[in-house]
Amino acid sequence: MARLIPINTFTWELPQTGTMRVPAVFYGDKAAAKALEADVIRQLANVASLPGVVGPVVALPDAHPGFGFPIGCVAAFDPEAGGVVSAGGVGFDIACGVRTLLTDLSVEDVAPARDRIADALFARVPCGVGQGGALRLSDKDMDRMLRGGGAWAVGQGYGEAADLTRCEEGGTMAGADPGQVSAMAKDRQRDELGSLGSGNHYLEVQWVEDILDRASADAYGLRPGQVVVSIHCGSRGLGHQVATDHMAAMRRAAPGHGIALPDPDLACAPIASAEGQAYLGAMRAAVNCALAGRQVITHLVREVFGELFPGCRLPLLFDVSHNTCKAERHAVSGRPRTLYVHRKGATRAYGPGQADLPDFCRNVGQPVIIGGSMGTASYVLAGGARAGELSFASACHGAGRAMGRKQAAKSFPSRKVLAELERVGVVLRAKSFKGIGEEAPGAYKDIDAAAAAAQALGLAVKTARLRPLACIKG
DNA sequence: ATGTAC
Repeated sequence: MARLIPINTFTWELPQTGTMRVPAVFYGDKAAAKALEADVIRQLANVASLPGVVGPVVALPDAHPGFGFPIGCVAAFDPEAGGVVSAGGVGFDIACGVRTLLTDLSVEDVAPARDRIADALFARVPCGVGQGGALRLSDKDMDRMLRGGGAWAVGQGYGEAADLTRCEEGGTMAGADPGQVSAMAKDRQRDELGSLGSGNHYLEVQWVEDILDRASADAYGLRPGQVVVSIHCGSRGLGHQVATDHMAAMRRAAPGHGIALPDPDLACAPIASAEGQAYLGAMRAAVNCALAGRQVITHLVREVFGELFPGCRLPLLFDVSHNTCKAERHAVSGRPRTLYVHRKGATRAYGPGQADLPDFCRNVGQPVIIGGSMGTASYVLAGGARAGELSFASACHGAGRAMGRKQAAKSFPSRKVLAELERVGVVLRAKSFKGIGEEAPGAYKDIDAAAAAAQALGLAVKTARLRPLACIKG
């Protein structure tokens, strides 16, 4: 088994050996490096062996084993060097992500009402496995939604035009091809749009416990004691089915492309190939599905807050996706190139001065939202000055699981987790009782350490630390 | 993550 070599306090290299075409790197503190699962190291070596990979393959502080690729992984491929796109490199929950809404309410106003708020949100926002969503789409509307994403949702009356400037891609991922999304994928989504889902997805009412960087906090409109609302969800059944369908197609086509897969879960296809283009068109449609879904939920949250706090406005701070593949310009050996950057459990973290950022954050870097587990802290950070050179402009996305769901359910009985949340003053409403144990804070790695490592490396600057008041889960 | 399982 290959081993990590310490480079500096927060950088660990997996040197290029065997079939690896490039080295891999892990960014994190010593405790995280020691705790890094052998499976992650094996998966990094596999990813670094794929055709057209541009080094290094990056594992972020919250990395843990995933399907083929680790979660918390960034891998870039050069289409002009035989580079590939991999469905496993994006993951099953395509464009799973987080958006944070601001309020003009303070924690003192909201804390006493948190039970009422939690009940109202739980009643209004559909969540849970297989739960129907807020609307049902015809075939025509389905294709329009898959092409238009957040912009489509705003056009349907869910949210406001200003929301779109606060989303990556302006709320619409270009290049979506609904024709590459199977009938089964569309069927699974038919009445699921605007639902939260289950697992680690949540809707959380939070407050700003601490401002850690004045410049970015001012640019983002964050202040101490302020109440915010974060929505964490993805592309539901549609994204899952897109991943399933195209993984199978890529696996079948791999031998024809002369690709020997180190692991069948790494199924991939050359970017220019029919299978590669088909997946990219379908994946982009799934990104739009996730953006539309978060936009619909945003509208529902605003309705609830408008009823409980008349006159209250909830402008969108920003929306980030954690599971994507995007064509971006990056310097390779000093030369700008277009690379297909896979981020799986990783957030884009464009730093200060990046030309394609919206006005409000161009000077300080884009908001990087790191979602915690229920009952623990979350962070807003700003894209860092060194992210471009170190991590293809990426930062970590959360705490990262420390153990699988089965082990978590065994280690943390739901009853005890509920009691502990009550003790720290967090109201929880969950569809699945069993899920509470699986999602116990103890099943996750240390989010403070992940944020600190990201800051120490210059991947991102900590803007604000958030604490939960109420959490809605599937 | 997921109509929790080819």
